[in-house]
Amino acid sequence: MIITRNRIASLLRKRGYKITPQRRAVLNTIALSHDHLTPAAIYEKVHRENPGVGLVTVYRTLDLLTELGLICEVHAGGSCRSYLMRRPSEHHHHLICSECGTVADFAECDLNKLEQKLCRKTGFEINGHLLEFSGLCQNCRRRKPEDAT
Amino acid sequence: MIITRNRIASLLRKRGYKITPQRRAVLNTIALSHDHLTPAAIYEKVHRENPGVGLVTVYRTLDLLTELGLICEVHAGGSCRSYLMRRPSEHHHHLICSECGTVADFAECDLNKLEQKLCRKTGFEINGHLLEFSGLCQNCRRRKPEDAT
DNA sequence: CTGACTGCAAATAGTTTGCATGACG
DNA sequence: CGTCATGCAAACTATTTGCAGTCAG
Repeated sequence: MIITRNRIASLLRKRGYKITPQRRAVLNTIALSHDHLTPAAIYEKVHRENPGVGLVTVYRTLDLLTELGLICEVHAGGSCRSYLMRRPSEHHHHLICSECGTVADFAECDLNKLEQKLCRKTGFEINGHLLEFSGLCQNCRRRKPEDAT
Repeated sequence: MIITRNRIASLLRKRGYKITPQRRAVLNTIALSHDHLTPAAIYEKVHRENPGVGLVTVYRTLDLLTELGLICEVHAGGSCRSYLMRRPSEHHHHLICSECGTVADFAECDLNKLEQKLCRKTGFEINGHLLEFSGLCQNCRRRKPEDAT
């Protein structure tokens, strides 16, 4: 866990939010997973260990954590709204098979120059980006060998 | 309209799909808009001119057209599932303000090299990508002048 | 203590499915 | 004509909201 608990705790406190076991649990679950998790998946994991946590709380906590910038929303393939710990050191992106949903990760992305250019051009302050490739994975390519046009 | 109707018609026919006024209408609407449209927006537009078209048909047609590769799904900001005519010549991406939702477009994206590299590495056949930056637009920057950390 | 947080249940929004009718080819 | 497509209504799923009780600070 790269972002320390103390840091998180003080961030919450600073904004007037309380630190509750539920919030800890949600954050912990996301932090321990190196993958995206949908709200439902997070709920399931959290709930398994802390049966007292409801789905609603998961949603609310996700909103909160997103607002604080601790986690970020990811649009993985068909299912929108997955969440991921914000962990710049492990920045990565996805390649998603549109046929079977397989996801491959990759880390390379060289968008800084573009980012800077856009900042200058548009006046936006850019905090993040979402980059996703979609296509067919090896298996599905074989199975679906290019329609003749 | 860059992709000709005839081409589309023959594509549909080739796959055994019928060409119905509803499908024409949906496709037309998307083709004429240079922006993303949510299913609801498409329905609204289509329905205004062709009151005989139901929302369900819009959904079904969107699935069909996506499958045929004529349109593509876009994940714009919070609202998932917007659709866009597939028009490589007008390829563009978005910069979305996380505060107010303002969207700025940009066309620059130099992902071909990365794309090729990933193809080689992963064996995927890449058909498209999604690139989105998020941040604060000028107005919101002014209004929310950087929290002290 | 007090206000913020939680869980439940109900409300809402978005999307899909079943089925009888209608239209393309 | 047969088959696929449509429209309606109902079913589902995902998410949000209202409210009374609970808990962190």
